[in-house]
Amino acid sequence: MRRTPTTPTELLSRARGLAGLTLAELAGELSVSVPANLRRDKGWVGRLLEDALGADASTAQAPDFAELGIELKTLPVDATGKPRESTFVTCVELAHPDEIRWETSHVRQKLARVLFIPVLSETSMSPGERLVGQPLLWQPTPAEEALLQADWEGHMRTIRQGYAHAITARDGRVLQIRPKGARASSRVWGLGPSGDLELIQPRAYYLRAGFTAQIIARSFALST
DNA sequence: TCTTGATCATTC
DNA sequence: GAATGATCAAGA
Repeated sequence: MRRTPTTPTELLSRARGLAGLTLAELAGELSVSVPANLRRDKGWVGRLLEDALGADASTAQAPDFAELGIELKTLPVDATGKPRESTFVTCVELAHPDEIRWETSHVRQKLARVLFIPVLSETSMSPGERLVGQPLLWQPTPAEEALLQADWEGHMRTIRQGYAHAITARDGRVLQIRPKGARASSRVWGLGPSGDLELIQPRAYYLRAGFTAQIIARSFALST
């Protein structure tokens, strides 16, 4: 673990210094072994970059860089720079939806400031061959936040009515909700239609790949 | 080909 | 069990 950056500028500067490295090179510097594939190490890339940048020890309900209020997200992209996957945001709080407002929601907090690090990750590339890209320190524009809030409010409306189990990944223009658990049979307490708590499948918020693609594209437009 | 729903490892 | 980090893999 490297020393934690004390300013956003230092963090960004350090992240820029990693651009162009292969993950194998980065892992070598950190004395971390490289898995042959990510099937059993799905969080390996994210943890590697956290380690390289000196993210705080994983503490619940706090950004990766707690003092800076910055969340770190790696973003697998193809050769054209488009995200290959959606981006995990946070778990959905299903039990007491009436007590949650957008202004203080976990989603808004998590996405307040995000350091996106694209990683060139064609499926044909082994984990070690993948390349760290130029980082992007993002804060939602008013328009982006409006999109996020609108989706979030829609999801919350459904959840408050006790129909969280009926939400599918097709709901939400930029912010979707998908199952998230150890297995499909995982269950957590959530509000049911009767107003009582019942056991339902745990879920999480994800940013659609199209949304993160726009974020990347906008930063590219600004930097050229 | 793209997305959705499912799954994996680790920590506390 | 819940939250962290995500990608896999089957079906549309």
